[in-house]
Amino acid sequence: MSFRLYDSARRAVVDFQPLHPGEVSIYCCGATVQSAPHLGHVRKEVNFDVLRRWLEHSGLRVTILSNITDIDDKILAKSAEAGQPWWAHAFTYEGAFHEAFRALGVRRPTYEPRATGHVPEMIALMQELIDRGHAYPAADGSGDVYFSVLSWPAYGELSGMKVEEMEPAEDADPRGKRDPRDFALWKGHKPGDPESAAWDTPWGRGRPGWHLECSAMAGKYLGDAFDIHGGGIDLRFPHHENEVAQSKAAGRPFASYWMHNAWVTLAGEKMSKSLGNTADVLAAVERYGGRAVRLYLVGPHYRSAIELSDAALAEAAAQLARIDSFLDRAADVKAGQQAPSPREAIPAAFAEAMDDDLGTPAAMAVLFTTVKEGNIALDAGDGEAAARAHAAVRSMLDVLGLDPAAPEWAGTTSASDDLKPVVDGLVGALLEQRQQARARKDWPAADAIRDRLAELGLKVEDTANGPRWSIEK
RNA sequence: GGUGGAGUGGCCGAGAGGCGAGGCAACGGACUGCAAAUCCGUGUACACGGGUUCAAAUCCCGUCUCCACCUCCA
Repeated sequence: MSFRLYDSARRAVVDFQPLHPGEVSIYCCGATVQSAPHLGHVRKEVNFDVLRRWLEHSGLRVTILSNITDIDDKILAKSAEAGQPWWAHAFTYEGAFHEAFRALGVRRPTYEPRATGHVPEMIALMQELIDRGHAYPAADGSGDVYFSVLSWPAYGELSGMKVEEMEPAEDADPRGKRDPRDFALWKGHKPGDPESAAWDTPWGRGRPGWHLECSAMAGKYLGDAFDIHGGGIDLRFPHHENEVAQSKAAGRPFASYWMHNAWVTLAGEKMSKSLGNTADVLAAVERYGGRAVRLYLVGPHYRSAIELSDAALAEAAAQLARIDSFLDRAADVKAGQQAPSPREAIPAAFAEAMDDDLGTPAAMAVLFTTVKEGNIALDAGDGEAAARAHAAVRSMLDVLGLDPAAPEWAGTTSASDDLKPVVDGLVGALLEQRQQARARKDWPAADAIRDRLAELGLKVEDTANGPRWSIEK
């Protein structure tokens, strides 16, 4: 195993050593399904999808969990506003997240546990924490259960925050907390809350707190100790800090490595629901194509903030067009050529880059270099070299989740399969006329046909093997 | 106030002491009837001021600017 990754807890790139040889377990904080996903959410999903693909490519069996927080304050508030049951509201947006992920070629995780399905596990964890003196039911009888931050000296180990330096939360309503820095494990049912949003516990009725659910679900499916815990960098504190505290205070070793991706910015500011500067995923996909949007997200390093703009998406689309153009050109010659298997087709430099904390920028550089080499081989009529480059490019694209022939992109890359032969026949007839015009050097007639097709969004190119057409994005 | 990150050529975006990652755009050339695609070529980049070094975008000191987290947030 030569994979290295930046561990947010140790703040350094370290060698990755799985707990069980040949296997990797990953827990990745997923969506709170309160409203439509934006490009920032999707960046996280794409990043961990690439991690998963690379580890699998490296021969490891990957178990990756992405949870769904289907109950929390905002879901209750927004569903009430919309006059809809909270569970219907959550389910609607869960679907929207899935749709966005699918549009970007994200493979489904091994499992997506929902918070509401794991109340017994949460109760057990709270009991454990109470027994050990790290948690307590609120003194005001509200049904809240809090984690006692001061009872856990290691608190702050993940984020580097010092408890004594932390600004005391200006909690207008400290309720039953012993210390303002204590955080809620469980939220007691309040008058006005939907009856369906309450579960019985030994300490009263209520609902899961955000932090507790992740610890409980990670423990249930991945065990007390697992390999990688991921999420967006903004979750490092307090969410992940709290998860560590809860889990370790209950005697569970928890995650070996912490991996956080940076955000997508708009006009220099972090995209977030609270700022209201979000970018719709499906709109971007509609305009530039899912693969182009994915390329935009995958090209820069996952720990760098990326600025979103039309120019950036358009550039990604141009990069993709360059890659696809080579793939199209090479498709003709690769038939009959001996191609290496996908694994051995990966250039060593690409693998080194990916092994180094998912160095996608350097990996992309290898990809583009291979495209250029392939083009040179095609120009030189070297079919064997072209086929090798073709296989290499396909393999690298596959690791990045961008291989146009992968099932994730079925139906998104060209005209629908049913219509394709029809269109091909019609365009072919026109191109034949154009060839005849060209043969008699009737350039105006030939160009008129090409212009006409261009108006319809079809690009015509004359190649050594005759004219070929494609649909312009 | 505490903690962390960033400032690179027209643009995006890597790198982290020693021949200018890669891409997009632009300009010239080859190819083409013309294009397109492709290939070849073209850039005195590293916020600012000092310092260390044979050598600094990369290390040290100082300054400025921006962003994030400390409250729900991928």
